[in-house]
Amino acid sequence: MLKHMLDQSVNLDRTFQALADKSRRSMVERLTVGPASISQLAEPLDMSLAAVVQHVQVLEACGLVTTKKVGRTRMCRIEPSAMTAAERWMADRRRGWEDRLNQLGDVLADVALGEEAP
Amino acid sequence: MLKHMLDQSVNLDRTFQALADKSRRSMVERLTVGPASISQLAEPLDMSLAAVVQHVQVLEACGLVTTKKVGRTRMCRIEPSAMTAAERWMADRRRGWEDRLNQLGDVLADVALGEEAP
DNA sequence: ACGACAGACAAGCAGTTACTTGACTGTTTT
DNA sequence: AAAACAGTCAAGTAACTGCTTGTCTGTCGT
Repeated sequence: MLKHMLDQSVNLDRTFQALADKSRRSMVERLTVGPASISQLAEPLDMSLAAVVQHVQVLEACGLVTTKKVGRTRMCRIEPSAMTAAERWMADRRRGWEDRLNQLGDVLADVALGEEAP
Repeated sequence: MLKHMLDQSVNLDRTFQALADKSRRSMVERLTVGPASISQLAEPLDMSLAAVVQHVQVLEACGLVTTKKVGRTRMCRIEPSAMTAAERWMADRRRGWEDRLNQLGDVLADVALGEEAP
């Protein structure tokens, strides 16, 4: 249950990292429409097939995409659930400040440190 | 309005990249409670002050954090609005498949490709 | 069976990231 | 004024990224 939190953190690392790339995001967008092969993903992307495969591997490593070989093509599809951890982390932070004493905390800190004025 | 979309993309890159690091995420979590100085951020983190400064710079570059020097200390606080772009991107993708023809699309693709069965 | 296709695998490479240390600059404290 | 404090800046480094090319393995159409 402690290990769980570490794994969780590692997975957030991987998910955010995966999404921190325009090409990878565009693949996810493409897959939102429906499953696609590696070469279909590659088509609009101006890079080698091998590069696309590597990107897909990154997306697989964080669980955002699952693949399955069918004949000589590899079909890829998104795994919606893989994004919830990242979404939740963001939502939690947002609640953390929007709800709570953030305005209050800021004001107090500003006063205490003499915000803008001598 | 075309350039806008590119900037947007670059900013998503930076935001996701910023969040793809446990130390940086923990700083954001800490700042959710309220503003903090560099050394306060550094305290639980087992790395040099200089390293923490560099992390803060990354968070500043994507707008997630703003800082202001007060005397010899630099106070940091979160900028809630900076996360909305990333949140929206995820929410949009989620809608993209959950709502729409995803189940349908998957089923059709499976049938067309002979899912699991010869 | 043959060549073309879709991808797999490995090595290599330029650029970036996440640190470090050490010397330096302002700011408080005493 | 001197010492301690909170950062700052510049190099340097080891590991990681995002590609490439070339070779090799299966699969499909003919």
